[in-house]
Amino acid sequence: MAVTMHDVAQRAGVSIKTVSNVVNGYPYIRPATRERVEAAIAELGYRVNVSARNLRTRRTGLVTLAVPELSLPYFAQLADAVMSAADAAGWTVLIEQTSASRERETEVLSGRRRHLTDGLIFSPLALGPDDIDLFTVDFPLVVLGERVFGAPADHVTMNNVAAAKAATLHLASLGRRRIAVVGAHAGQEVGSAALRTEGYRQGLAEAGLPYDPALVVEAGPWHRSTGAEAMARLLDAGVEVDAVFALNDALALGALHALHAHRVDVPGEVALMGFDDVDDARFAVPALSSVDPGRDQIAQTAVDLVLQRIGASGDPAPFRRVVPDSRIVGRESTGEDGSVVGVQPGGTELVAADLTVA
Amino acid sequence: MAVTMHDVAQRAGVSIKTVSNVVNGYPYIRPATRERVEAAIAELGYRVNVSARNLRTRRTGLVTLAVPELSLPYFAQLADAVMSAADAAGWTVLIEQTSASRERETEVLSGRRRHLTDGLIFSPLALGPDDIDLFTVDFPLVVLGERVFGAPADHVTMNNVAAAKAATLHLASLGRRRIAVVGAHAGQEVGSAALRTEGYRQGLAEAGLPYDPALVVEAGPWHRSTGAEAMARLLDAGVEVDAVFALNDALALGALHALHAHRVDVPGEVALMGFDDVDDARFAVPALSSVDPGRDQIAQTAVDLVLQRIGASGDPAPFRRVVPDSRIVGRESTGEDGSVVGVQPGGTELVAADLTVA
DNA sequence: CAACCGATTGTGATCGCTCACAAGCCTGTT
DNA sequence: AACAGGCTTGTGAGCGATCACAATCGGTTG
Repeated sequence: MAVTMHDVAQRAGVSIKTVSNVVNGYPYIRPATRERVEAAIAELGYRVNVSARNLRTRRTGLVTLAVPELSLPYFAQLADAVMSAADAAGWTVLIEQTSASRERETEVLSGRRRHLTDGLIFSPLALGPDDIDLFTVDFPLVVLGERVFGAPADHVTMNNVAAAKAATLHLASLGRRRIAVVGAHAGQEVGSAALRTEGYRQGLAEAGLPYDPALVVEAGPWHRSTGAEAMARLLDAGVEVDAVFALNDALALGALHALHAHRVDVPGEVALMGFDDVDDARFAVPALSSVDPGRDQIAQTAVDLVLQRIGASGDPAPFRRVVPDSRIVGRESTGEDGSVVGVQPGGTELVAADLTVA
Repeated sequence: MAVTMHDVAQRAGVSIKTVSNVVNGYPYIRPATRERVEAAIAELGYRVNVSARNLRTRRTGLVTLAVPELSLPYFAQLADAVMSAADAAGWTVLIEQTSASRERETEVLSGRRRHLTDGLIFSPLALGPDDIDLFTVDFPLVVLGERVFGAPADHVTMNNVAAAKAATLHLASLGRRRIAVVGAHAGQEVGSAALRTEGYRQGLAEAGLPYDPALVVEAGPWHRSTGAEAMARLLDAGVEVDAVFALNDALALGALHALHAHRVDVPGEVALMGFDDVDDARFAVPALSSVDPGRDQIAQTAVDLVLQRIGASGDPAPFRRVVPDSRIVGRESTGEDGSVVGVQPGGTELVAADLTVA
């Protein structure tokens, strides 16, 4: 049987409560007593029983991070950043993969594992605005991404439109005139695809370039394979192109693959820009220019927000919507040297909390 | 206050124990009773309190997976595979990142989070054979990788020597005569680097090629950046080379970057082969040939082993050492088309369990 | 016909910890 | 000298579930 507080207390000649006080860093303990208890703990190799503590305190010390897939570099890196931020605050992260399926995403909000943790940082990909009712929950929730706006929860999102616009303008400023976009989702009005495509249109407009539907290429799921296919389609169609804005880096890397297969020189013939600035971008061949959406800041903010909610009592604080700064990083694929060539500022806004009232 | 079993019992007009029986699938319950209880559960929205159950049963239903970094694609994909396997068995995975630091890796074996879960699947990168005492633990442990052999624990490892030898022979079979290896760790006798380098030497020998130290390039941590640097060093030194065997895919992708920067054609002038077969390999430019070490099988086996240990009682079972089959996948970077060009069989062996006796 | 057996349900203790509360102790103040 | 008030430690009651054990209910069995 494992060592308990009772054993430690006995050995140190104090009450169980004093051991608890020592373990939990209660300040009013005579130094001599504390030392005696600590010695007993060390001698017996005592470790607090987390289950018992959780039962009593109604806290688990865990926060769930739900993402589509860890094998997508963006989410792997986001998970890394979230874990680091939580760690620094003494919390532990439980990662859930949803495979971007409606069923799994719904389960994350109400399934059997929901009660394993004290809060949820959730990046939905399958659920959308029609499912907003599912987001009315009675636990601390922070929503990430651009699928669901207006949910009664804190929300950390990207500067999508402004960043995409800036990226497009940047390509134009390099003298490109036929700028294609890869990864559009026709007919959709929400989500990253819609927002970034909108930014692209705004960018074209501001640069005084015409909007040509032939330059807008669909790509359903944003994977390398779909990026490669989309790019190949564009090239095979014989459309004139001198730049490509891929709506994320996976698409961009796939597109790069297809450009290479078609013997198209990057950036000589076609300049290429991605979005997300995953680590891979820096080491692609050629190194990929991209939009850094402020991933670390997103992670840190999400952790801060969820921990604040968990720690909060009394009146519900207003829901916050936070947008980190984003940056454009120009690398070889646009004929640049890896420096930041533009910053789009983010910001924070508050939304009344009483949306939660049923 | 949350709904408890007591509330459900009252509502259904049964004892608390009967509710427990229903929740846990105990078979001897009259169907009518079961229905009444289930109805009460549904009406009240009851959910079992995991903390209370954990306290009583001394089980958490969680297993830790400790890896160096999720942002390394190999480990992200391993984590994905482990979570899927655990999920299928009704278990939940808690991921820990060690950053490959000795301190964090030691913590994984004995730190504050150890007691959060029922078992550990651990892929050490900083700890080595000298630390084997740390692996004598009193909880279910499965070791992954090639840093620590002979620990009193189950062990899933790769077919390193055989696979590296086969990869080298494969390059030779394509007519390459000056095969460099990137990622060696001089002086080390354990770990992936040593084993794969040994396989490389065996491959050279069997192909009848001379071993030339000038073709063995060091690269400390196996990242893209170090791979790129190592490759650049080799090229700048003017050593004659017509093939490169990078000891993992990250190194290979970095090397590819450097080859591109030096305007060396792949596979025309230099053929390139990696190790790990991460998703990135397939979409690199050109697509990267690699050794698939059987990642999914590793994950599934690790989960099976740790769950067996957790479920086991009584006599300790002998420790098992499992090696999945590995495969060589030839893609563009060796002038091939993406098919499997070789299989190296693995196997299982048993080690007496009484090594644990103190 | 009484003992007996398996199916079904209930009882009471307990897992290890923290919480609210209380009590003792010491200091300085009036 | 009495007392307020802050430090320091202890007491007893649960948190919500499961476990070992026991009790009940029918129907069998010898």
